[in-house]
Amino acid sequence: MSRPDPAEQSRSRRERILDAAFHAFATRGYRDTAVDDIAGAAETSKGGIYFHFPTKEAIFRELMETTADKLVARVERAVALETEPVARAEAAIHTVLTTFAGHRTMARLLFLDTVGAGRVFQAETNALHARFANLIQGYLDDAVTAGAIPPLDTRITSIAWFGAINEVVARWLLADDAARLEEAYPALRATLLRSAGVPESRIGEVALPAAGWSFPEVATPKSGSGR
Amino acid sequence: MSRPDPAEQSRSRRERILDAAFHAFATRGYRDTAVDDIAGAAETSKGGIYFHFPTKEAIFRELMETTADKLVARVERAVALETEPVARAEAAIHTVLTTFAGHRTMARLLFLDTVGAGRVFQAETNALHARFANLIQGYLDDAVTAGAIPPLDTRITSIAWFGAINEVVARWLLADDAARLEEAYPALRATLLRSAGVPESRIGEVALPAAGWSFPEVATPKSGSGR
Amino acid sequence: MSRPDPAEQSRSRRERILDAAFHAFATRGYRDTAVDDIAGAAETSKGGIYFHFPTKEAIFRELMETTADKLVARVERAVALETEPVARAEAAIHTVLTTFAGHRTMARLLFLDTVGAGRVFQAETNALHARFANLIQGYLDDAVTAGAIPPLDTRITSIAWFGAINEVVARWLLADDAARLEEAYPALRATLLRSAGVPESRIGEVALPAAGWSFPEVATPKSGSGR
Amino acid sequence: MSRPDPAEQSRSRRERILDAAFHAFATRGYRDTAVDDIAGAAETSKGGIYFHFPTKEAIFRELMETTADKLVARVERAVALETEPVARAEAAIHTVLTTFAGHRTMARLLFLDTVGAGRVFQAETNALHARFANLIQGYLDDAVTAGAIPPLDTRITSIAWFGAINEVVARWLLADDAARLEEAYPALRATLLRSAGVPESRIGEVALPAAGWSFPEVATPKSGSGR
DNA sequence: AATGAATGAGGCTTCATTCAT
DNA sequence: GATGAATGAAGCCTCATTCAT
Repeated sequence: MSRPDPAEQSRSRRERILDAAFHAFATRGYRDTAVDDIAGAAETSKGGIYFHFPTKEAIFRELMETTADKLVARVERAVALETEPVARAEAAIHTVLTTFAGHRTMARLLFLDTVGAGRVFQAETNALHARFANLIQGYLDDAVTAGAIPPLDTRITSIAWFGAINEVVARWLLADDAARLEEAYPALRATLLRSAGVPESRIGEVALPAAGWSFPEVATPKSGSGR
Repeated sequence: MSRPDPAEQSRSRRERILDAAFHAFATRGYRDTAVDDIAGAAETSKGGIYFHFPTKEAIFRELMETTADKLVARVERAVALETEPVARAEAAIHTVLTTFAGHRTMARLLFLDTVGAGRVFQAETNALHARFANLIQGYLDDAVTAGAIPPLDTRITSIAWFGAINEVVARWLLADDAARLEEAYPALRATLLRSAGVPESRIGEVALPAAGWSFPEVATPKSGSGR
Repeated sequence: MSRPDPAEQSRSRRERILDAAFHAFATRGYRDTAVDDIAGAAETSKGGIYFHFPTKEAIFRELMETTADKLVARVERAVALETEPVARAEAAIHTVLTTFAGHRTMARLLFLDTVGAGRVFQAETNALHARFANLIQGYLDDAVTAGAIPPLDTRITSIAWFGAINEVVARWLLADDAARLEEAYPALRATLLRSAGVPESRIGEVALPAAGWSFPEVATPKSGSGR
Repeated sequence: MSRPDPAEQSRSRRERILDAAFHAFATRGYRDTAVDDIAGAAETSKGGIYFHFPTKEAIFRELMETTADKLVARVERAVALETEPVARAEAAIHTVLTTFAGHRTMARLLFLDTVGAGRVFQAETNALHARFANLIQGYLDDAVTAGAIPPLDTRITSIAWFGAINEVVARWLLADDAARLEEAYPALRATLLRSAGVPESRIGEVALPAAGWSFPEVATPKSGSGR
């Protein structure tokens, strides 16, 4: 701990709190995480937390938002690299799975605890899920327009996709043996593409994204670094 | 204070408590439901509850089990009426959706609050989801064996199915406008069947189950049995 | 502690809490009294208190009201024994002073801490003072009507009376030597009567209330008894 | 961030803090005023305050003293302009009322919150009230000596006077309609003079102080001086 | 069987004060 | 002189659980 940069110092404490909260929420859930737990994990005091955040709820909310932002941005970036509709859909699925594969806690926070947090966050949760479903629906609509898949109820289909991905991730999260999540990718991809009417011939192709796709570090709230 | 309603009287206190707890948990979530709330709704006292149940947790656990039992039984009954593999799968999907459509609270308890209850129930939740996924996987395996669908990773597919159904139900639960859940059935059915490789020709058929399928009353937690 | 009467038992706990709170508030003030203090003094637990009262504030409010009620009732009873206007006024003054003389804490609660409780109670405090001032004003108005005193601004005069009595009591409360409060009676009586224009001849009379006036026990919230 | 307003700059930080604290205490009361509130209003930081004052309590104490000093000085100045005993008493009453009429906050601080501050300040409060009562008692003693009023218990009478004035001011403070406080002067004056035995003939005279009496600006806590 | 009063651990938040920079 | 981040002791309140009656 050499002379710490003052600017870095103040930013880092806030991040450290977010980090600790993120981990705690993802591990124990919102209600079962005491502010004291967060303080302890962040090596601060309770008061220290309340200097940076007005409320326990505010921490959770911020975490939900930034985490979702990150995932959405990542998906959109990956999708933008593809032009063909089905390939774009594949990119989306792959990105989500790969991202979560590297960040169990991120996944857990986003997809397991949102409901568990209680009705306080029901609106937020709802919005979050809707956001992802809409993202998917957009891709499906594009694919329909492009004639890559037959016309179908893209709303229900997108909800089903989200649910399917969500559940695969959730079961991976809850299974302690936890085979690599990526191993589920080919089957999940095939299932989803088929469900949208993608012709079997197209599904048969080797589907892993072209090399060069890398998902190095996810840099969740400051995780990458210390701790 | 003479003998109250004999009908009420006859349903044992224990069931009244389960009833009240069921409704409360499904409405407010596990953590946000106080034992006092349950006592009030069951027209008992806190002490009365603790005479019948050792713990708040025990109530929730029993509720989860019997509720799941009911749904599984119902699905199995409906499936048994069909012989053709794809029709059996359809029956399963339809039963779940129809059952939930008539019982928002049941759905909510099973699919929204299990996680919300916190890590205490993580094992139960896991088991519950696994149970349903296995049910589905069985049908899919049968269908593969029968040659009705091509060979595929039935494990992942069944998880995906469960997730898809779950999410459709969840979003219906959280939406207050709540179009009739059954309206989602045709699109969800098509999505799922397609995802399992059911030929488009088969999907196109009018798919609603034959008349006679009725799910009159679900008679919420009618425990009485166990323990 | 022989077998305690169950009915008495339940009532007594509530009273014991009120008692303890009364004493604590009067001694340390509202803000400086912790609920734990009250619990300790009442030989209960914090939870026990919250079973009987929804809030710390509610305890204070109830105390203020019943205490004021008691004093007002006592004054009215004493006044009713007299018919002549000036004698009625004297009775009022005498009653207040005598009552407080026997119950420092009662006085302190009513007249010292009401403001101290903070703005939460400003309305209550205001109402309390107004209530007493109105009581006095009524007697003064009667006296004017009866021709016992000249016409005067009874509103300001009644406020002044209340303030004067209040201050005399307060200074007695705060003085640790605390000569007997009753000793201040003759001078205060003369001051107040004069201020209302009562003829000097009338004031000169021996002013102590007729024998028979007794203020045995004030039975503040259950004080008289134990503790 | 160049040199801010030079005028503001010149009033030392210390005074700005006292100013802000004065206003805050008078508005919200001692306990409900956070040091942060003061810092914010004084455009300083919490640390800045603790450079100038050792304690929140110290700020309040200093404020009480200087405020009282000002009022006493003002009264003494006004009284010195009169020679006739009763006129001096009138001057005192009038000064207090006029001063407060122009400075609700000053009044509130001195007369409403002192007790509210809790037992910490009980001694200070006591001393403050005693100081004013003694001031009054001095004038009354003079009047007795001069034969302007009959011999009487000047101690009790002075306490009563202070209480009466205090209450009139307090009720004016708490009433939001707040008729001009000065309107209460004639009635209060008559009440108090009568209470001291001033002959009715003297009271009847037009009593408003001669022109020239002006109390322009009270220039709230202009400490600067001691510490 | 049932009641309801009591318990006490624990939760979230506030805030006067300290201190490194 | 000043800043603002950090501390930690309280404070109020909730609630699952126990227990005498």
